[in-house]
Amino acid sequence: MESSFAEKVYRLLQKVPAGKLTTYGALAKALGKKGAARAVGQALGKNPQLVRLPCHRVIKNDGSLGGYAEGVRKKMALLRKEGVIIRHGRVIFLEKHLHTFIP
DNA sequence: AGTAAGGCGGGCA
DNA sequence: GTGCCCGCCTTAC
Repeated sequence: MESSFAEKVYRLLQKVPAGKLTTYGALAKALGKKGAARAVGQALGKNPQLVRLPCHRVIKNDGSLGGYAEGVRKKMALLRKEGVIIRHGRVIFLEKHLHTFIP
């Protein structure tokens, strides 16, 4: 496939339903690049189609929200609306919300 | 072709 | 629990 790394990231991201979450590292790992977490963030940072890509469902591996093109504040609000519990800027029960990618 | 920057991750003080 | 450093990957100029 001539699809770039970013392209794959977008596809996986589209596969993540509302209420579910994933981490930069998890996405990278799902693509076969274990330590490409940063590359994933870079891809999402481009944010080609904010509406099509639920980038707000991607957070850090430690539970912090990470970043968001429209502002971390907005990101937190969206996640809360989807049923995600956030305390003090960190997502709790992250494992419960983590989405499993099944090829 | 080389360099720089970026929505991380993990380990250690 | 917080802060700092180093390491890894990709994209753009």
